[in-house]
Amino acid sequence: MVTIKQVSELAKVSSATVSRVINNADSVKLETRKLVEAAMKELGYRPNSIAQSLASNKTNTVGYVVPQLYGSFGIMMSGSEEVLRRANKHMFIMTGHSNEKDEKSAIEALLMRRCDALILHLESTSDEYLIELAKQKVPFVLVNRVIEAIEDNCISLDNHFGGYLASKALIDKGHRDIAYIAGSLWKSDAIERLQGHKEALAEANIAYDESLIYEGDFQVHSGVEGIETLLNAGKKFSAVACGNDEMASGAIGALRDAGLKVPESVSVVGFDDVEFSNYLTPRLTTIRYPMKEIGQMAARWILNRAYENSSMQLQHVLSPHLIERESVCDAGG
Amino acid sequence: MVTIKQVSELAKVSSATVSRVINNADSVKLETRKLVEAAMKELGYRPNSIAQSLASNKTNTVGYVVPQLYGSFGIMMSGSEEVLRRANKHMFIMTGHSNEKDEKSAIEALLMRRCDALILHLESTSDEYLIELAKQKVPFVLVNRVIEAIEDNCISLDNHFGGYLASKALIDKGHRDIAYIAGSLWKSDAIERLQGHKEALAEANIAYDESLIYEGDFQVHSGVEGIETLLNAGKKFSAVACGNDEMASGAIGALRDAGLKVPESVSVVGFDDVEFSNYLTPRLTTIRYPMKEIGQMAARWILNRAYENSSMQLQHVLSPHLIERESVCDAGG
DNA sequence: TTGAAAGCGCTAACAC
DNA sequence: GTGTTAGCGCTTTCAA
Repeated sequence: MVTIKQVSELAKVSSATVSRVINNADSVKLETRKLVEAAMKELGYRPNSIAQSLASNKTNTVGYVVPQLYGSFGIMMSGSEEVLRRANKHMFIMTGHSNEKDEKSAIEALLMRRCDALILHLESTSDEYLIELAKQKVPFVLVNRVIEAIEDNCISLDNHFGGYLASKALIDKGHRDIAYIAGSLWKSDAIERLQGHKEALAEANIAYDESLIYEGDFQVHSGVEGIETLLNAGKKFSAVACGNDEMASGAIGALRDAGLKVPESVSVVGFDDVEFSNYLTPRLTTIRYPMKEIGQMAARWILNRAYENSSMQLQHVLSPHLIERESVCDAGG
Repeated sequence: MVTIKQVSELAKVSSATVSRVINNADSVKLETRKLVEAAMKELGYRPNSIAQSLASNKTNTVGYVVPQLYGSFGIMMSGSEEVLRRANKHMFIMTGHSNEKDEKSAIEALLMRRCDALILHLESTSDEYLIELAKQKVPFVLVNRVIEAIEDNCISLDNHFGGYLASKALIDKGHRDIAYIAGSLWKSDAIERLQGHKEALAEANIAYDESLIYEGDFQVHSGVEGIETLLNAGKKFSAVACGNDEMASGAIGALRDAGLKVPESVSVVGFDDVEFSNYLTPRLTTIRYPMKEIGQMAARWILNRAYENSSMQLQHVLSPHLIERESVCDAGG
């Protein structure tokens, strides 16, 4: 590997000057700069960013912990990547595998690499740990989660509003007997979405009927179980709102198996708008989770806090919105 | 940030000794080690891996260029990540956005960071550039692509065999009038898959009928166009093989719109086995692209070539296999 | 506008 | 087993 020293010798200048042209310092005479650039080109010089980082004490990279490298969170990462790239920052991505040990070791590794800042998409790390982390000097933003003590570090979705929107879409079509298949109710997003549902009912003066609620676990299978349970219990409903698209997909299948047409007999709304929701039959009406926007917002936060780019407009809670497709129709067919 | 020096002072040893315990050198007396570890803990010491890399001339990280951070390639990355992580290596992921400029600048950035090796999933970079790159000292493996001149660096899928398997699955069910919706035929994988199709026909003594072939572009819409075109031309066929799942999904929709039942009237096979193929109605029978395995293999290659771990079994061309679901049935219903 | 030189935090001989 | 010391390739004062 050719070094700055070799370049400086070829160009007959000091290595400090070479460094200056590398970093586009203004104070280099055009003539000198040309000389140096020629030398760099001739030698095929490539600055060693490891050495740059060590000397300058900044890496120009932000660490990103994601639960998995596949799945819909990729969109969020790409949102971040897009805005960081525009600012000439790079992302060092590590996976947390939804378990505390890996999440912590990922954070640890990123700190060792002296990332300038972190974007954390965690699922198992405790609030305490993060509150502690916030006391250290490395800025980080928490994505998809809110911890009140460090609220400013959090970027999240308004799940309550999303739940409200989903049920309201049904109500607006005249539905009044609405079943609800919830996600795991020990998870805050599942709870909030359900509360949104209740709010929509209340607003429309529809009595809340607990027996129309089924607690699933966000997996496809619990969607089918939900429908089967409700049907076996003899419940009447013309629509079902689901805590996410996976369960909605299960619900649609179960409804079809039970001889009920979607949406003519029963309307179905999902939540998240993951890729396959557009491939279901019927194409799923759902609530769009603004993945990309959240990723972008996280990156903006970083640019703002860690790289003092104050031109960034920040927003901590993002709103979902309704995507109307084919799985909902007027009550009564 | 606390440094090795501070630790060494607290522990009353030299920084060399601290370095030895960090790196688990055997030659440290247990007693000394304890002392050092206590000091590290007390100070909350975290080794600076930037400095480690500079001094040792290795980063323990492999650069990974992926077309996008979302979509099915995530599975491939996670395959690589899994095996690298087990070897205590990290991945620095960058995106190429399927265009030459970004791909090259991603590679460049990874080289500047002195990655020990690279895994390249490229879509636009020329063979020449890569052949040139191979002459430099940084080992890299090309994923999903084969360049004869540097064949050893390539890990790819046997697309021909996949195409063969897909059509054979149809033939085995008694189909003889088989339409084919191909991907963009300037892409090698599309060509190879089509050739596999032809081979299956030949093997079964079915005359190849060019008019049963439609050239799509790997997008959903070209699947529907393919079916419409074939139907409008009055073609008869009891089955359709598609160059990928997206087109298969389009085809199924178009068939349904035309009043044809899948699979009773027309069977459909896809290719890739992407996530949504399992959510289609009917669930798609398809050829499984071994994403994860390819990613794992790439990582093994790296471990073998860049980190001299010779225990790795290498394989350059991986085989797809048939996933039987619900979109194919016997000819004649 | 440029050069000299002191680090950045660590590793790796080499010596003891 | 442990310490000394010279770098690793760059940035960044400080002078000139």
